[in-house]
Amino acid sequence: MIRILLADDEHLIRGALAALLALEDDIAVVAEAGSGDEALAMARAHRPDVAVLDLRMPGPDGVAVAAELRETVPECTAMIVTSHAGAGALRQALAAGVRGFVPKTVSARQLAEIIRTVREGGRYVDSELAADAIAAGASPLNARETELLSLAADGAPVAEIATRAALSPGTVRNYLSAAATKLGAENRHVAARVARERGWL
Amino acid sequence: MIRILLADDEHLIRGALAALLALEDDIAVVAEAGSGDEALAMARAHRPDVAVLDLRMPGPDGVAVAAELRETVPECTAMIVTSHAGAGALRQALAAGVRGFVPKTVSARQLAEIIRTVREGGRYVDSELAADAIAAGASPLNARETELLSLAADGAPVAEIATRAALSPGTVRNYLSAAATKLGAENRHVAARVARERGWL
DNA sequence: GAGGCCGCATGACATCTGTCATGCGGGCCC
DNA sequence: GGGCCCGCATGACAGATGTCATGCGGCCTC
Repeated sequence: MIRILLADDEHLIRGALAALLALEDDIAVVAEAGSGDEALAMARAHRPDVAVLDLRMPGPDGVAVAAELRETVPECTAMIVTSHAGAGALRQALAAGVRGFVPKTVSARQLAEIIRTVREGGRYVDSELAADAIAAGASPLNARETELLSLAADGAPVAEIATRAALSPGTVRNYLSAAATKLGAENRHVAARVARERGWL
Repeated sequence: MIRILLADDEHLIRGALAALLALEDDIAVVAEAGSGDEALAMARAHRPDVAVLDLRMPGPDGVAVAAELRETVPECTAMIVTSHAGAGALRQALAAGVRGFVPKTVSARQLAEIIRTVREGGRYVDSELAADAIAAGASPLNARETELLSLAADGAPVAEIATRAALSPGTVRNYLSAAATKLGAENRHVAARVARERGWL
C-alpha cells in the first residue's frame, strides 16, 4: 500500500484527487494539506511514501517543499502536479530532487500509474514539458550574468542592482549587456523575460 | 434541470467537476470542452444554460469565450472558475459580462450553489478577490496612458511603442512618464508591472 | 617567472529614457 | 467672436543605459 500526502490549495481539486486516488487498491491518501507549511507539517507527522505537491501554494511552493522534504523526511518521494508550468519550473523542480512532474491535464488513472512508478524509484516527466526544456537547452549565461539578470527582472534601475550585488554600476551594465546579447534581446528587460520563460533564472 | 457546459483543459479537474456536479439533482453536464475553441463550438451545438469556464485555456481564454458567448448564445450565462487569479482578471471578466467568478478553492457543493444563483440571474464574486479589486480601486490612468503602458509591458523600447501607436517618441515618453508618476514607479517597466497586478491594463 | 586566460572594474561615447516647458487645436461658456 | 480650459503633441535637456575598448590583478600552465 502506497501512503500519499496530497498538497494543493484548491479544495475542489484536492478533494477530487483524493476521491479518485482512493479508487486505486494500492494507494491510500493519509494526509492532505492546503499550503506549503501545512504540507511540511503533515509530512513530518505522517511520513508518507509519496508527496503529491501542487506547484503554486500559499507559503512555500511545491519545489521549496520538495527540497525541504529531502532533508527532513528523506524516505518520502516528492512529485509535482501543476496547472500551467513552463520549462523553468520543471528545471527547478528536478534540481530540487523531485521525481515526477506532471501537468493537471493527465487523467486520474495515469496519475496513479505515475505515483507507482515514482514509488518504485523511477522518474516521470511530462513529455511535452520535457521537450520544451530540451528545446530551450542549457543556459548560455554564466553565474554572474544569471544573478544580475534575476536582480534586474523586476525592472529595477542599474544603480539599485549594483548596490544589491555589491558591484560597480559599470560592471553591472557590462554583464547585463553581455546577457542581453547572448539572448538576442534588445535590452535587459526583455532579456530577463526571455531568460525566465526558458527557465534560466 | 440546469444544463451545464464545462470547459477546462485539465482533464483531471474537468472530470472531477463533472462527477461532483452530477451528484446534484438539478444539474446536468451536457457538454465538456478542453479548449476555448471547443467551448465555443460546444456552446453553439448544445446551447447550455450555464457555461463554467476555466480562465486559462488553449486558444481563447475564459473571458474571451464569455464575451463571444454573449453574442452568439445570449441565453447562456457565463461564469469563470480559475486557479490563481488576481483583481485584474476579475475586472476584465466582469466587463465581458461574466456573472460568476470563483477560485478553485471552493468546494463542489458551493460551486453547485453558485451555479444555481447565477442561473437565476444573480451574480457571485469571490469575496477575497472582490476585496482585492476594491482595494486596488479604479485606474488612475487615462485611455492613452493605459494603451501605451500595455504596449510597454513586454519591455519594448520607446521607439517601437511609438511606431505601433503611430505617435512621436516624445509623446510616448510623456504619457509613460505620467503613468509612472501616477503609479509611484521609477520607470515604465515597474509601472507596467504594478498596473498589471492591479488589473489596470 | 613568462605568458596567457578570466573575472572584475573603469572610462568614453552614442543612444535611450524621463522630465519639463511649451505649442496647437477643439470644445465650452459668456 | 473672444476668452478660457483641456487633451494631445512636440522639442530641449539632463540623467540613465548600452556598447566598446582598455586596464588591473589573480590564477593556471608551461
